[in-house]
Amino acid sequence: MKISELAKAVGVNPQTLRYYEREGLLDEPVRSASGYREYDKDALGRLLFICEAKKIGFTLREIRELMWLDTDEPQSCASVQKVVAKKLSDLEEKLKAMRRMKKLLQNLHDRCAESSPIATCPVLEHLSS
Amino acid sequence: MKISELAKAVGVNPQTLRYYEREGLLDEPVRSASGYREYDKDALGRLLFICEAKKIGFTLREIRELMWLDTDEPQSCASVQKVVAKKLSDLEEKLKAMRRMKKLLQNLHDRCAESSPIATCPVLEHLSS
DNA sequence: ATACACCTTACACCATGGTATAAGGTCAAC
DNA sequence: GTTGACCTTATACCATGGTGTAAGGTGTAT
Repeated sequence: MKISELAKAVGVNPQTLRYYEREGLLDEPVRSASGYREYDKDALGRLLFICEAKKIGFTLREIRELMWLDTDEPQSCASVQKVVAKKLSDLEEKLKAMRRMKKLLQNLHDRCAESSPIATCPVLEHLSS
Repeated sequence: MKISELAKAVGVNPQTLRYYEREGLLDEPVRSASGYREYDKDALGRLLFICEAKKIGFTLREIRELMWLDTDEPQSCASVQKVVAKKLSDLEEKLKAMRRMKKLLQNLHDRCAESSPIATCPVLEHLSS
């Protein structure tokens, strides 16, 4: 796979892949005789992981931390667990905040359906309670 | 409340509050005789909302859209509902992604506990499945 | 009245996560 | 063999979401 094919496969800019490579999120792939990057399925897997992790709000730094868990040899299993546990608790906290916000927005949405005038449909009323 | 008090109350930099004001997320507060900003409880409510919304990954632009729903008079109730419904569906999608990631990380965490060598505890194995 | 902690504006600077552009090489089709 | 679509590197630029600094005013305590 050439860079544009891989990029298209996940819906990002080819430049972005080069950027991720510079930032250490993607391995340097093998090169063709003419110097073109040649990606394999593994690279696609990693890239999909990056996209997924970005969607849920991890920073590139955090994603790098997670991705290199299985390749940084000198790490102990305990340290791996520590990193993952930390990310899990971050995630759980964010999930809670999102559930709160979802409730609030649903409430707002429902009440807005009841009453015609906007004035009686405030966001902030929900907040202060 | 002066700017530093409000900022401290929610744990942000006073500069950030001025920035939010410039960006239209906070109303211009009343000023004391000497020109100091004087915030009321309402400002605290709005600011708390901003912080909460930021936590779940809304951009400042999105937050502004949500916050001004109740103050932009000429908006119809239908248009309010439209904006809120959109934010809700964004939120729902993000929640799904987060649940997927949570599962993945839990899986990784559990398997890591079983096997000592890191080599058998890969992030990517979970991904490709 | 002077020190100190705060306030004001304005402007510069920063990190993050890219995107665009320039200058050049490659490759497949016609 | 030349056109067009790709590739390469390097460098510049951008938006977002702030933070820091300078130059000056305010308010209170001693």
